[in-house]
Amino acid sequence: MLDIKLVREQPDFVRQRLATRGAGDEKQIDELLAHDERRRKLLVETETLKAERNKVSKEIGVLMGQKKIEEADARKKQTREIGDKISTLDKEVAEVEKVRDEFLLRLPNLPHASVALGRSAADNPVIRIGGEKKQFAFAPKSHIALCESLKLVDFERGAKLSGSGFLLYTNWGARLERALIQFLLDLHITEHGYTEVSPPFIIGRDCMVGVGQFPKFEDQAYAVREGNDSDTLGKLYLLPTAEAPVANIHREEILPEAQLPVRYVAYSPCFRAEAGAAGVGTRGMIRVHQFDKVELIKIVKPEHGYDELEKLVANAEKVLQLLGLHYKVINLCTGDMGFASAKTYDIEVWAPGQGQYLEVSSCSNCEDFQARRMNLKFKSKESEIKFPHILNGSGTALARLFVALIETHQQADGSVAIPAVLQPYLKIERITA
RNA sequence: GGAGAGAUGGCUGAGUGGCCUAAAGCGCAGGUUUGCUAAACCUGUGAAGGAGCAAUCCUUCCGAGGGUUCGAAUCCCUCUCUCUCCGCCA
Repeated sequence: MLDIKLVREQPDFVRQRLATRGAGDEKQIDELLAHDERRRKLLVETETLKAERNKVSKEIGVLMGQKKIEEADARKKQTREIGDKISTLDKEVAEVEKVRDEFLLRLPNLPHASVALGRSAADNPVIRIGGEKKQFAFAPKSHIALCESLKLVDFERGAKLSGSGFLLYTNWGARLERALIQFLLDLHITEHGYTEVSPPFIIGRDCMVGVGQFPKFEDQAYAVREGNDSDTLGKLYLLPTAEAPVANIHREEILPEAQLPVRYVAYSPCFRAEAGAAGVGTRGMIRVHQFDKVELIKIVKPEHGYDELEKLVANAEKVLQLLGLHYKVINLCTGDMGFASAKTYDIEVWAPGQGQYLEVSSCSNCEDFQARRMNLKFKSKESEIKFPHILNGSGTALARLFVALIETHQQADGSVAIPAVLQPYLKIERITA
C-alpha cells in the first residue's frame, strides 16, 4: 500500500507514476485525498473533545475523594454530553477511515524510475539471454507426446480425479518432479544462502491481503470451507504461491536491523483458479490449476533492495544454467507489471517442442508496499523504525520447467537425457520408454 | 468435540473503578568511575495517529470487538489464540 503521507504531499508525482501503468488508477487520487482530509478534520474535533472529557473526569475523581458529591454530579452531567458527541464523531471517523483504507488497498505500487514505459508484454525489454537454442537433427516432440510415450504424466486420469488442469504424475514423471524440487531447494540453501521454511498450504486471509493478492484478485483464489459450515468461507485459502505465507512470516513484527537481510526459500504447491483463462493453452502442463514451485523471499533494508533484486534474478537463472536450458531475462514494462511490484524481471525458458518461451520465474522488488500492508518494520541502529523492502522470486516454477527440460533434452530415440546435476537424485542417466 | 486455566511493554511479572502518566526486576542505550574487561552507580528506554514554522502538545493502544460508567488494564458480553486434562485421530 502506498504511503498516505506521500500521496498527500506529492499527489502529482503519485498520479504521474500510477499513470505509467495505464490502468487509470491515478483517477482515484482526488477522491482518496478528499476522504483523507475529512478524516483528519474529524480527528481534530473528536480529540479535542476527548482531551476535555479526560480533564473533567479527573476533576470528578478529585471531588469525589473530597466528598463534594454535588459539585461532582454537576460535572458528570456536562461530561455525559461530551461523551455522546464523541461517540458520534468516533463512528464517523471509523467510517471515513475504512473508506480511505479501501482506496489505499486497491491502489497498485508505483513503478520504479528504472522501469521501461510501456503498455503490454510487447514492450518488455530483453535484458539478457542465457545459453543457446538447442538445434535438433529431428523434429522435437511436444512435452505432451513425450509424457504419453514415456508415461510421465497421465493427463486423462489427472482430469478424472480433479478436472482439467490437474496433473497425475506417474513413475519417472513423479520422480523427476520430486528430484527437481529437491535439487532447487538444495541449490538455494547451499549455494545461495537461503534458509528453508515449509509453510502451511492453507493460509489465512491476512496473508493474501498482506502480499496484495486481496482484495483486488480475490476471484483467482480457491477458498476453503470447513466441512459443511459456510460461515468458515472467507477465512482460509489455498495458497497461490508460497510468497503469500512466507512473506507474512514476520507480519506485525519489528525486526532488529541485525537480523536483516532475511532470506527464505520454500517449496509449495501453488493453486490458481485461473478464472477467465479457460481455453487458453489448457492442453498440457503449461497452464494448470496446481503446480509445484520453489519460491525465494527476501526482507532487506531499503538501500539494498535493488542490489538484492539483481542477486535474486541471478539465483533463479543459475537453475536454468545448471539444467542446460536456454532462457531470456526480460524486464516487465510499466504496463505489464504486477500489482504489488515496483520492478519485475521475468525469466522465460525455451521449450523447443512448443517453439516458444515459457515464463518460469518472476522476480520482484515490492519495496515497502507489502511491508506497509502487513505492518512489518525494522529498527535501525539509530532507533529509527522503518519499513523494509520485500522481494520475491520464483526459483523456479516447476511444471513449465519440467516441460522445457524434457523437450530440450529429448533424444532422437524418444528418450530424455537427465542433466548431470539431477543424476544424483534420480540415479539414472536417461528416461526411456 | 468436552472440561479447566490464561493472554499486561523487548522479556519476566505486579496491578479488582479515579495521581496507571502501568510498579519492580531483567535486557538494551548513553554517562560517571576504572590500566583493559567486569562490577557498581546515575540517566534514559514502546507503538500508531494528529495539531504546530518550531519548542512542544493532544489522542489512542494492557489479545480483538462490543457494552456499563463522568471515568475501564480493572466490571459485563462475544470472539480469537495459547496452555493443561479427556475423547477422537495421521
